[in-house]
Amino acid sequence: MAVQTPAHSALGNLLSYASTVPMPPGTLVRVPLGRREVLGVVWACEERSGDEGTRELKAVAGALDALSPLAEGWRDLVAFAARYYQRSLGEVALAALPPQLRDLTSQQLARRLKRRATSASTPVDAGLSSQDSPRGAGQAQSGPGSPDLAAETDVAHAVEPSAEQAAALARFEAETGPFLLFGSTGSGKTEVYLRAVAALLARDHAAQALIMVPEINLTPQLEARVRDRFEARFGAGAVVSLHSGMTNPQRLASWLAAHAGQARIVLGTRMAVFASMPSLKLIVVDEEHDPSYKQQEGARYSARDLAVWRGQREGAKVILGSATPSLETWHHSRPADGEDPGGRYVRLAMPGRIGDGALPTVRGVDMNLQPPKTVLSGALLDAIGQRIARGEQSMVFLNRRGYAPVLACADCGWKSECPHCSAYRVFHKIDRTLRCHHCGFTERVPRACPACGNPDIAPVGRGTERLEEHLGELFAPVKRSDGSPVRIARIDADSTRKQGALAQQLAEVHSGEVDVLVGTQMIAKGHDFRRVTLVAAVNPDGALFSSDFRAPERLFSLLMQSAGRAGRDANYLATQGSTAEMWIQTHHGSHPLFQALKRHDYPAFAKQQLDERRVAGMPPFAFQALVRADARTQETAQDFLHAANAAADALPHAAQVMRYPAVPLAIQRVANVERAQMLVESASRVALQRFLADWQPLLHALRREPVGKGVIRWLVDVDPHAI
DNA sequence: AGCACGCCGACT
DNA sequence: GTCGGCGTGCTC
Repeated sequence: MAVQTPAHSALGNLLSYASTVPMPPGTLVRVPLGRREVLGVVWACEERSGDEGTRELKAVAGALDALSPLAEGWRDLVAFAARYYQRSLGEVALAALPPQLRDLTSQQLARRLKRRATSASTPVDAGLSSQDSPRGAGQAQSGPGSPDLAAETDVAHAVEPSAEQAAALARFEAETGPFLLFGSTGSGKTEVYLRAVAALLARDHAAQALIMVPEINLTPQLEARVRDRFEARFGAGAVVSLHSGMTNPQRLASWLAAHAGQARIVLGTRMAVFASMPSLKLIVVDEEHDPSYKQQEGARYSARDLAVWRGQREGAKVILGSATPSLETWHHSRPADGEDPGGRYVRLAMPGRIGDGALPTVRGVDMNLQPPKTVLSGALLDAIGQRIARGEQSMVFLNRRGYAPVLACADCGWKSECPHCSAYRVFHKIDRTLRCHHCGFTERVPRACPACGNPDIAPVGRGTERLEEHLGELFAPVKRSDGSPVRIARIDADSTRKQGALAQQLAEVHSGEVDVLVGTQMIAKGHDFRRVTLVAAVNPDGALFSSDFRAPERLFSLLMQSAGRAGRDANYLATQGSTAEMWIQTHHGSHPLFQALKRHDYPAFAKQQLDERRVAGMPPFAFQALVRADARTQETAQDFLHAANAAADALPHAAQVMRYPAVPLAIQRVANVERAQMLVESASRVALQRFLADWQPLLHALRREPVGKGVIRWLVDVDPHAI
C-alpha cells in the first residue's frame, strides 16, 4: 500500500494492511495510520494464510470503490518518478492525486460521481462548471493577453497548413518519436500540435491527449480557445484543465473526467503529467525549455522528462515544442553524423514564419563606449523617441524589481542588508520600504543611516521602478502627435499584485494609451502587442558570467522571446512604414550569445554551448544531483554533508561518481537558515541512480546521529536546474 | 508530516 | 497547582 508518508521518514516504503476481500492494485483506500486515517493506493495484494503474519496488521478501513483502480501505466509512472527523484512511493503517489480525494469519504465520492454521470449531457468540464465554486478555472492565474499558443492558433485557424507544417505533421504521423518541434515564434507550432491532436481524436474514438504548457502561458484565454476548437467537434467536456490556480473541487472534477476517459484533452501545467488518463495516446509539451516544468519543492521532478518517459511507457507519442529548446532536448535530437548515430528524438524543424512576419533587427549598443553610469544610451532613447512620434510602442526589459537593489550610506558604508538573509533589501520608492525579496522582511525606509545617523543615504543601482521614473523624466518634454503627454507604464510582480491589475494594465497597453512599457521578464513571455515595434534589454550582462552554467541558456531563450514581442503584426509594420527592432545594451557585444542572437541563430548558440559543456563534462554530457542541507549554522549544514560524503566512500558505485565538496548556496542564508549543498556528478545516469539509491539510507541514518542533529532539513535534487 | 508523550516556566 | 512551550519518537 502506498500511503502518504513523509519523504524522509523511516516509513519510506509500502505499508501492509489486512483485508478480507482481495483488492486489485490501483484501488484507492482509506487506511489507519497512527491515530489518523489516510488515503492510500493498493500497490500489490497477496493472499496470506493466518500463521504467516509475523505481526498483526491493521485492517483497511474502506475502499473508494466507486472509482476504477489506477492503471498499471499510472502506477509505473509514479514508481519511476519516486525512484528517479529519490522520494518515497507514497509521497509521489499521493501528490499525484487531487488533494480533495484525501478528505472525501467513499459515500461523498460516490455522490460526486453520480452527479457527474447524471449531468453528462451538460458540460462536465472541470474548470468552468464546477458547482463547488463560482470562480472560473483560470481566474487565479494571470489575466488576459494573448499567449503564443492562442495567438498562433488564430493566425492559422481554419487555413491550410503551410508546407512546413504539413511536412512536420507527415513525419509525425509516420514515425514514433519522441519529437522535437523546433520552430521560431510565429512559425505555427501550435497549429501543428492542435492538428496532431485533432487527427488522433478523430481517428481513435477513445484516445486522450495531454497538452502541457508553462505556468505563465496557461491563461483563461488559452483555455477558452482550446475549448472552442475541440468542444464543438468532440463534445462539451472534451477539454479539462489541470493547474495550481484551480480550486480543489475544480481539480477533482477535472481529474475524475480524465480518469474516466470522458475528457479527451487535458490541458495543464507540470502537475498534469501525473493525470490518470487510461487512453493516453499523445503528449504535447509546449515551450519545453521553460524552467517551470521543473518542480522546485517536494519531489523535484521534471514534468518534461517524465512526459517523455510516460510516452515511451504507455506507447503515446510525445511532441516537445520550442523555438529555443533546452540543450538536453537539442542534443537528444541531433541528427546522425559520421560515427555518431544521432540522438533518439526526431527533430522536426520549421524555420519559416507564417505570413510575412520578419524577425526584428537586433541592434547592439556597446556600453563601453558610453559615458560611465549610462542607463539608457542616446541612440536607444532616440529610437524610442521616434517610435513615440509615430504612435508606436516600445518595451524595455530589466530583470530587477523595485527602485534600487541596495540603499547605501555615503559616509560609513552602511548598506541595506537583510538581518535574516545574506542579501540586500531592495528599496521600493513607491511605498518607501526596504523589502527582502528572499524572506519578505519589510521595513520603512529609515530617514537617516541606521549606523551613523547621516541623513545622506542613497539608492545604488536601478530596478524597474527607477527605470520607469527615469524614462518619465527624459520624455516629460516630449508630446505625442496628438499633443498629449507621453505615457510610461510598468508591469512587474509589484505592479500586478492586486487581483485583476495585470489584466487592466495589459488592456491599457493594447488600447495604445501606453507609449513605453517597462517590465521584468513577466512581459517577455507570450503577450502580443501589435503596436510594439521596439524591444530593448537594458542590462542583460549579468547572466553571462553567472556561476550557474545554465544562465546563458536562459538568457538566450528570454532574449529570443523578447525579440519575438516586436513587430508581431507584419501588416501594422507595413502600414506604419516601420521596422521591428531589438536593442541590446551590453559591455560584451562580441560574446557568442549576442552574435548568435543577432542572426536569430539558435543552432549556432546551441552548438557553442554544447561544445563548452562537452569539454567541461557538464550536462547533457554528464548527469548531476545535488544534496542540500539546511541548518541554523553553516558549519552544521556542511558537517552533515561532509559526513554524508565520507559515508559514500564505501558505496559500490562511488568510483563512477564525482563528489564535489560542500559549499554554501549562492544566497547562503534565507530567513535565518543557513544553506549548504554538495554536487555529485557522473558520466553514467545509471551509475548515478544506483549511487543515489544506495546513498539514501545512509543519509537517513546520519540524520539520527550527532552530526545530523542540528540539520533542519535535507533533500536530494536530481537533474537540478540551478546549481 | 502529524500527532503523541514528556518534562520545565508563567498564569487562573 | 495547571496550561503550554517545543524536543524526541512513532506511525503497517
